[in-house]
Amino acid sequence: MKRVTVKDLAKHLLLSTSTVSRALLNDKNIHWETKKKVLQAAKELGYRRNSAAASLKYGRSKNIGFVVPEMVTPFSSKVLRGIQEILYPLGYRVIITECDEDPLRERENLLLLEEFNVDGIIINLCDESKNHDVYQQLLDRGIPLVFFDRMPNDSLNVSKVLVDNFLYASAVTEHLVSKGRKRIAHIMGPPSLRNSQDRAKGYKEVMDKHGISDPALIIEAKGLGFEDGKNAVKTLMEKQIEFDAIFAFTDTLAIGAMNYLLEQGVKIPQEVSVASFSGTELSTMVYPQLSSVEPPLVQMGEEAARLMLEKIKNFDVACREILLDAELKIRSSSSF
Amino acid sequence: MKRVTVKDLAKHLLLSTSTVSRALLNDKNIHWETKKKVLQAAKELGYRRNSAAASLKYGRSKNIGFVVPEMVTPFSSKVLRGIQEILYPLGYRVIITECDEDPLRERENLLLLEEFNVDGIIINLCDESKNHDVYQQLLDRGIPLVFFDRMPNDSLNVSKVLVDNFLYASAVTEHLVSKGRKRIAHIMGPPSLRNSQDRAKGYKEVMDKHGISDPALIIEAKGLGFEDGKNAVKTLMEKQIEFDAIFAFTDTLAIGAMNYLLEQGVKIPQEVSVASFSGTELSTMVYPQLSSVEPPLVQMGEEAARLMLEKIKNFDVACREILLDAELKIRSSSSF
DNA sequence: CAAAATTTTGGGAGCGTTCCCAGCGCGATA
DNA sequence: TATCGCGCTGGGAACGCTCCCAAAATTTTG
Repeated sequence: MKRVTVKDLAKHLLLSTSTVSRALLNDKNIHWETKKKVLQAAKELGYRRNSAAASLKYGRSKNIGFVVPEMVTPFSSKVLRGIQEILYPLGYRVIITECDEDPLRERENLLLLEEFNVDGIIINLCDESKNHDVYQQLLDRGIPLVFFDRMPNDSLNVSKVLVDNFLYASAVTEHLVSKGRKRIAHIMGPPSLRNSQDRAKGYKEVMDKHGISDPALIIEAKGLGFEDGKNAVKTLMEKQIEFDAIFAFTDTLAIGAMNYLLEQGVKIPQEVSVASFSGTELSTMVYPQLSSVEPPLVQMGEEAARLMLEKIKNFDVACREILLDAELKIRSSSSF
Repeated sequence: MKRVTVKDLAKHLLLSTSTVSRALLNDKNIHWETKKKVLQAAKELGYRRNSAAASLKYGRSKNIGFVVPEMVTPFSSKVLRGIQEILYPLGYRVIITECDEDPLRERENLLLLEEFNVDGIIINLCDESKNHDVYQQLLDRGIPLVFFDRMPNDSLNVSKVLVDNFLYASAVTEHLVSKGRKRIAHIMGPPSLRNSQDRAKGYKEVMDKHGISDPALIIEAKGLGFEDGKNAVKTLMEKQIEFDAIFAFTDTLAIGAMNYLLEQGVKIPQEVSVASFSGTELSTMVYPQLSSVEPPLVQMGEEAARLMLEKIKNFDVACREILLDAELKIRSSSSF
């Protein structure tokens, strides 16, 4: 019933706790035979280290916090994969918290993670201008932060992993234009995210360049859900704004939009082409498959994890910003 | 830079650590004014409790482990929501681990969680016959387990939350039959899951009842991914097995199947109806929207969390098995 | 006003690890 | 033989917190 402790092992083997501990920690100052015996006994008695005690003593917990807006979409899950890929083998654990796009909840989660003694936090924030005091507080306490995908709006002493939103948004728009589309609507994300603004900027520049801009074509989604995408298109149609293509902030929005269009009997891509940004598996699961800019999510996680390890090793190492290449995947929703 | 501890607070306020601790823990044996002062100072100095130390002393960690095959699909995410809904307000944290449908990884995760001192583990297993020794070991150590959705094949002293697979599988099949379908194919899940078998049984019974059974119509998916669904249908078509409906083990499989059919120019639902089990948001995101048996996932999580709390309070309380009602959502993929 | 009851505070052990410091045995060197 | 170095082991403090026990301060009772 009770947990087996180092002390129990020591008593059982007639050794001191120090020696047992040394064996368990793979210390070199121990006879190989003793070590073998200890490991053997540990296995037999089912010893499991009490990481609370270890982390108390050691000062570090080997826990990394992961703070994301949501885990319902595969986006964060993929990033998490990458993170675990790197951190798992090194004995780190990842504690995941969702904030449901609510800055207040994000705040709570961050504080919880601090209490939890995490060695660092990898975060995709939900509002670029909120919670800066907490970020700073964590940094002041020596807890490194690594941001991915979405960035805080002013300069914090943190490392970052991101893709060039402007660049790829331009590319998507350019692609739609190249297919002969002129009335390209943009379902924009919340303005509290730089990503939204940057993607909108990329879109706008290309539209301007071709002289086909029209403010009426830009519609701001109320949120980031499937329904929000639906509603956005619905609004466009109700306002009788003509369009022959849609570029959506995320694939979830795009898919919502597509769904509404198909319900209305609109043909995709013949009548309306659709494309999005930050595509995930979802893009390939819908029909027609959705064209999208796909950031290398797993790699994003890996890089974030590596940056974190750097920071854990030495908190004062210079911050780095890693810009990843994304891929514009052209699928049936925009090619005909 | 350094963390503020109880001792620091005590020194600062000229009080004893006991008193400070009492204030922080909302103990009744303390003057309200002192308490106020302590809380005030704690806030000012930015005190955060060291949960490692607390859990070491207290013996409990207020951590619950969550072990699932994957988090890429919204299935587990929804359940997690329910769990957090209940546990969050009570000061519990949830540690999430994915095993990627790999029993070995599940094993590692379980052991990791034990080391982590979790007060209990809520689990959706990935192979009903593996890892029983670990389950038992955890139970022996007084760590309660609560299973949801997928169950271990023999009797462990655990609580469970599930839906009636047989019943609802029958219902789906019956629904397809009622639409005049006679060649209903079943994309079955891995036989290492009772769910697969039960759903297949439900399907089979209805098919038998109507005298339209044909073993050729049952195809076992290689895995549980989108591609596996595609491949299953591909195989069926390559084998020239005629079918006018598909009942798939999960929505991911169904969506893969739909995708392949649509690619082949098959009309859904006119030529082939599609329906699935354990549907999530995904079912409504595809076009045509997918008919599916939808278990109340959030509620499933809530019930699991409640069962867990019961067990944490008293490990020896009788185990309970909660059977939830699901809902057969008929959508366009099977109605015309 | 003393004694008892009650409220409020302080001292300090102990949770399970890790790790520094010291000690032991033993062979090599002087 | 005395000294040193080396490999290994044991003792015990410390991490930050909680909680038992006892002491002090305060109020109530006879």
